Amino acid sequence: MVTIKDVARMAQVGISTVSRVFSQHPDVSAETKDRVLKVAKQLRYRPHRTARQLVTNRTETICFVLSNRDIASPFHSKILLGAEQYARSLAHSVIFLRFNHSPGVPQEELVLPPIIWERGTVDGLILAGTNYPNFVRAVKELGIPFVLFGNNLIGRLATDDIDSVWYDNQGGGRKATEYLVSLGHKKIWFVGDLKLPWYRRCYQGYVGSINAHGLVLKVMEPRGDESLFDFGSRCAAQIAEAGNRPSAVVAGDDEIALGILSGFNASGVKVPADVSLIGFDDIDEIKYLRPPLTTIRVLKEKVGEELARVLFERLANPTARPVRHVIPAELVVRQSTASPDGGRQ
Amino acid sequence: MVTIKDVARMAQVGISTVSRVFSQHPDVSAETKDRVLKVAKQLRYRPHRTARQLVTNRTETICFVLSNRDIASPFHSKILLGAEQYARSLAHSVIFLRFNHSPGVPQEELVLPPIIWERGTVDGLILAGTNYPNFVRAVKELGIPFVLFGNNLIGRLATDDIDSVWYDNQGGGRKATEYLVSLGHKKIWFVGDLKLPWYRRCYQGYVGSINAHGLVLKVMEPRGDESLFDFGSRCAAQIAEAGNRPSAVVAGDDEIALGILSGFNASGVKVPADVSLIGFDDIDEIKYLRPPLTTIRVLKEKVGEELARVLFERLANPTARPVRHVIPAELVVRQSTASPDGGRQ
DNA sequence: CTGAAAGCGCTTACAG
DNA sequence: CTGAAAGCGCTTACAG
Repeated sequence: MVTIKDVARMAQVGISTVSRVFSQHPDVSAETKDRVLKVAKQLRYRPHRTARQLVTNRTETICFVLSNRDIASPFHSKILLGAEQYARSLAHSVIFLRFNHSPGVPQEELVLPPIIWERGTVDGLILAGTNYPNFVRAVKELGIPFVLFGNNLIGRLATDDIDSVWYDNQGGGRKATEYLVSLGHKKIWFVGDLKLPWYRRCYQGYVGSINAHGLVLKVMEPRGDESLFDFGSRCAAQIAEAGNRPSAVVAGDDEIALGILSGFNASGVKVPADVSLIGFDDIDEIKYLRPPLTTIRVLKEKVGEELARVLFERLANPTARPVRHVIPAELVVRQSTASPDGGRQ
Repeated sequence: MVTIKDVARMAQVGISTVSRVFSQHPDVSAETKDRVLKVAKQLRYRPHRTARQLVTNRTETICFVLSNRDIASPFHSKILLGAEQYARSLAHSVIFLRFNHSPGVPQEELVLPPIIWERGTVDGLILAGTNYPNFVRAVKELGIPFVLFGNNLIGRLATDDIDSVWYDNQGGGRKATEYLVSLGHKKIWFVGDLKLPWYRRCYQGYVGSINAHGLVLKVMEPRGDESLFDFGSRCAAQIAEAGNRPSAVVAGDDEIALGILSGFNASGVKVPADVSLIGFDDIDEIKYLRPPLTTIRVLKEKVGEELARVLFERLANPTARPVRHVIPAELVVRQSTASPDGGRQ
């Protein structure tokens, strides 16, 4: 194992000089630098990162924490990709860590993973996935810089004294509803789980738009622990049988919309001829459907990038005021929406 | 910043003792251990990982390298999840790193990312994504333990002296074809890009099965740089117009199958009534299609788990013979396949 | 521009 | 069972 000492000896310089050469320090003569580099190459010297980290007290590594997601989530893997890309552009690495915690455990009793709890592992954290206040508070208590992906936070937690990045759930719900109204729809229902904050915010957007136009609210909620897809299918079946059927449905997310579409198909309800349908997220699955689903697009890579950007700003400026960054959600019109008279728009 | 020294002083022991307590060393009296632990807690002592790493020369971290994949790949993110899960069960962390390299760059000129090139960053590597021989050789040259995800390797490289994990492309192609034959199909075409090894292996399975049953081979290949989906659509259109239409199609992967299905829909060809269709990979998108696609399932999380397992075995036993682990691919029958007479099977 | 020396926070023989 | 000491491979004032 060749170290800085070996290079120094062979190049006939002190180890400080070798160190300066490798850390791009300007105060090294071109001549010396050349010689050191040549010797280093010849010796196949490779700097030891751990040793550097111990002195500088910087790991140049951040940790992407995915909380409480056991299954592969394409949504969150795109957030990870965005974060990794940004971190890499700043010569930082990303440790990917899954961490499950239940909301019921008191904050003091929460056993944090070593990567977070030990010092000198990472410079900061991105908290993604579904997080609960006990965990977020425990992290805050540690004093390690972090940024929270806000949308999937469940529970009561003041977020004004922490850095957070959100996509605009409420604005998305509003845009979806406004678009349906603009097509001429008067009876627009909402399908989602109001117990979960991200659906609730989307619902608030829906409510705002419905009220602004003097229309009537109607929401369908899940029962028991049915899957999102089954929830959607069941709602579709009910809607198909309903006497005063809506002409349009806003689904809380694309998975629910997938279930609704499947349920409508099974019941012979045509989308969009009989009922218009609009989803939320823009997951890849919905592009290949017939009809391709109109939805609210969340720029997932952008969310990841912003999470990383906010974290690095925090690292650069520990005393700055906490920020709350909201990324707009945009309408993507495909073919599951039409005017209520049946004419495609 | 409280260190081991502070704990030692306050607990009135030497730092060795504190170290032993935290590294679960057995030779510490229960009494001393209690006292140290109490003091540590009181002082909110958190061990410094970097310092430990410098001495032990172990980072307890592995790196998941995703080569040449710019877009979010659900396939590879599941492999990452499997690897992370296994690593975590062994108290190791996973650094996620994307690395793009072109096959044309000579091995010596390849600039490796610092995480790989520097010492003391990770104990070993998982090479996933699309890799080329120059990169794999450069990594091998470094002497860092690694395991290669074999299927997406492109180019000439002897893999018998390196650890690798594969899923059974060829067996999958064979199973798909055998199943169609068992349904009574006589005219079965293959759609895929034979320039890429993973399609080629699948094709070889197809060929084996076709030949064994004395049937006739027919393959359709992409032209130019059309996307997989467009490639599939185009082939479907051609098949729809063909005089002697096949009764079944084996697609090189699900994305191509998605295109084929879309093309058939556009041309009025019914699946499976007119033509049976079978894909490869079992990506999430195909479950919600009508008809849901019969496919060859690749257990992606399992691939990730095996990659990690093989790597950890290498770390534990550096001199063992290289292994080549192949994971079977299994048939998943859904509704895009039927007997050629049109009756669902 | 350069080098000797101190020090980062641990682990680990070694001696007791 | 316990502690003093050496050492892991670097960086960084400090002095020249």
